[in-house]
Amino acid sequence: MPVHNSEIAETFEHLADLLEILGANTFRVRAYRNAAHTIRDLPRNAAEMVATGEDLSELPGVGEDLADKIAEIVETGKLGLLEETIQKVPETLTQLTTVPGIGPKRAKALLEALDVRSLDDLKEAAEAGKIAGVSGFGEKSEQAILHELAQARDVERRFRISTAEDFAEPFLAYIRKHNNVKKAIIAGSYRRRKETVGDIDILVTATNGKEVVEHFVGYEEIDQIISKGTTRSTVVLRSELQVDLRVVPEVSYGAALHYFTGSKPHNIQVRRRGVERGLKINEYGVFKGEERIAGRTEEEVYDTVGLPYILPELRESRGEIEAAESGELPTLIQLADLRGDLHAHTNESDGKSTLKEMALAAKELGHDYLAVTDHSKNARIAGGLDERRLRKQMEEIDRLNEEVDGIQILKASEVDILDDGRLDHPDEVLEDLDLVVCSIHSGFNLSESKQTERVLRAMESRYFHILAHPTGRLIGKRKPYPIDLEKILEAAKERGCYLEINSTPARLDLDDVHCRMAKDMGVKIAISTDAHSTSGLSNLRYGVDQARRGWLEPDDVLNTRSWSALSKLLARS
DNA sequence: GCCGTTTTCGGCCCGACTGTTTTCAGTCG
Repeated sequence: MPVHNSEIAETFEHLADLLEILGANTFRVRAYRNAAHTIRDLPRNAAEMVATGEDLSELPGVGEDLADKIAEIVETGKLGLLEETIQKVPETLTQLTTVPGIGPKRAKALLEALDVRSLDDLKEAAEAGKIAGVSGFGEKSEQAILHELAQARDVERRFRISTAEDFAEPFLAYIRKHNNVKKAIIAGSYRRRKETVGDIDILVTATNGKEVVEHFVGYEEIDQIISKGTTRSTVVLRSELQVDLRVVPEVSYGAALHYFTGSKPHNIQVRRRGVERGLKINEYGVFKGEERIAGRTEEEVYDTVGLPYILPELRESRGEIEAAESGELPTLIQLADLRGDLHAHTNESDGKSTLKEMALAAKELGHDYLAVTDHSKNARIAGGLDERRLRKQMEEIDRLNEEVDGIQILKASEVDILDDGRLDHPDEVLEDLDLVVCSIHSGFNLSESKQTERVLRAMESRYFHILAHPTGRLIGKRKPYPIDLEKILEAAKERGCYLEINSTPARLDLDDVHCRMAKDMGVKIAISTDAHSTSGLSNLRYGVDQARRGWLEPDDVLNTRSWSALSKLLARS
């Protein structure tokens, strides 16, 4: 059973959590977390690197010791040090640190004073009134713990970016109404356009922080006020979305925006460059001794550490600092670069809108072309089209293209990849289509090797153009099915096939890391909506966000091209 | 445990808020 990067990362994270509780050197703990971050985002399979004898200590944050530990995990499926550590501290003790207000120190204190080993133990102790007696805790702490436990709030809950937008944008508009507020912007992972966000970070510039905080906590959607000071505050909305506010003076805007946008590892890298140059960088500015030398804009902050401006989507500590230093930052794709949409449904299968409605809506968005890709017959629940109905739709598209100017409708299909890797339409139909989008809608529980083989076989068809939603995941609902994307990408490169970023906010499939992998391997990507109604066509921006996080440039994306240029690229021998 | 144009030891990003404390540790972002 091959070990995945995420498993190695989780092993290190788990060990870091336990070591932290044991009071280990914080820098040692951080080293495990840094390595976990590196491995998690690695655009290669660490297990394969071990197998081929590559030197993992070349990786950032991975030295001799951790390289050996990675090899141990890959070869044995476990880590001896983690097993030993679990002997010293209950494995479930880390559950306690998921309760807001309880960190590693207090978790350990509770273990030692009351033998609290799990969330259940914690609840019992709190209800029995034993917590308040523990040194460092008091009446308020006990009440706070009881309150948190009663909330049963899923602390790990993350919101899809589109959902977060629905709650965050009205709140931001409310904040802007206060006449003391000059600038107000949402920073954090939201600004980095991450596919999910854990909370919302709002940055405000104002002369009187206290007034702004008062206004902030007066928002009608607030369920709970966690903290409230003169420059910062944290609340939880009724939607369970946590929102942090930070108020800084105007001269600190750039430094605060940089600090508050993150990511944390990116910030640490930037600050370290500051330290190397004798500078201190915090949310108020860049300081040389007592003197503020920069901080009004983010550009200024980067400039003081010898870097050009780095776009928020790139700030994940995935090599962007090094790329910036050597002048090799990508020119990221923008929504306006896209000239059409290559995946959309009509009411002929499971869409809501008619062919003509979809065509007119795409034209309205400024598209030059729209591929109509209704399902094939295997997708019965989705009302998939058999050959006869598809032929009929193709004729309708011909008629529509005569009738409507300013948009070209492409004859296409989203063809099921059957369990054995065959495509769900005969070649005689496929050869008459402008575009063939292929995807998996059944048999999610095949083994990784079988699933991979299935797609590789499908790609042998000369009519196979684009692999849609390549991992089948639904964010927060369904994990990706096991599939070896590195092999798929190799085959795609070899055979002239392409992969999709599905822009549906619940999918965003490929994800950012695999987009980057595709780019590095020279496989171009289609950014498509998979719209099932006219309104779904405007989801393209979420796909663009994901593409930008994957470092994609206009040339890396299929549908930045005119249809005549794109059709040449699609022609296979 | 990592790392190096202040290198093989001695550093390692930085500050606000809370609660339990009498000056600060713990937590969080």
